[in-house]
Amino acid sequence: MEWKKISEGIKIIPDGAFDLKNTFDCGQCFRWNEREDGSYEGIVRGRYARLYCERDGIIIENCTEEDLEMIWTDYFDLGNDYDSIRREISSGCPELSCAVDSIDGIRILSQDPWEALCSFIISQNNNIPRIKGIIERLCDTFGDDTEGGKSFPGAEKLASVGTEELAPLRAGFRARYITDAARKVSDGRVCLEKMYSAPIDDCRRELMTITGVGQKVAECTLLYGLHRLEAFPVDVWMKKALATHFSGVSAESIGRYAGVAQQYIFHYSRLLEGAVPGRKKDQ
DNA sequence: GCCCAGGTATAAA
DNA sequence: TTTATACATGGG
Repeated sequence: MEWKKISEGIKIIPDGAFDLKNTFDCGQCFRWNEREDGSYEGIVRGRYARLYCERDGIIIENCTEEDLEMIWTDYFDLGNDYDSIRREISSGCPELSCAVDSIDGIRILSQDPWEALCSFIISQNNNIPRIKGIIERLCDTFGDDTEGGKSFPGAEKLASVGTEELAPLRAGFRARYITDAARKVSDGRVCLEKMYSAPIDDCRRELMTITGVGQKVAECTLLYGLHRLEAFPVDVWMKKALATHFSGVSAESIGRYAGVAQQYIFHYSRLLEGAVPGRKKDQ
């Protein structure tokens, strides 16, 4: 990965494609918003950020060399070459080539574990626009003020608030799940920090002790919040319709990048359903 | 109005 | 053990 300091901030030129829109709008995160000028704004680690695309790279505004090292290298997984990961998935599992080729420049973000857990609890039986709305109200109501908006409220904060007080979020039946997660994470019954490296099956079990966290939310937390790219075994992300479409896909064939493969499948299925703009596959 | 959404808890078979 | 249903809410 190359980068250079410019007057606006820092310009990064990653190894392999990096498309901001595809990365932020593929359903892995809920707090990045596109502005009219095509730039994206969001809040990461309690700090406002704005970025935009240029021909050969991506500009991170007001970014210092230290920010790049301490935040963005991890957050955007800049040490990984996602073109190479794509090739590995496609060659290990040719059945997935159509899905892998259906979108370009997605990177798996390394989000805050608690934010990912909480966000994907909210995501269950819900649609993306409404998920974003609930999360926005959650931050507006309980987050701390930052320069460009509100931070994502910590588990401690939400544990100290009752389920009753979550009513303004209009999260429905998920409100008590948020409370249970907040309590277990803040008092240590669930330790997210150790899940960066603990055996992944132990992590799964521990996450699923939270009410409202099943297989799917656990895998999403591990993939997006703890950057466990090997998360998401096939049987979790394959819906019935997809299972017939990708009948040749097995857990072994996608191996250590199952989570990344899943992201391509998710996009591909939305493409077939017309939920995202793009070329629809010919019959 | 109707269907459904990046699921899960709970009850019933 | 597997299968059915309720769940809160609102986007399309």
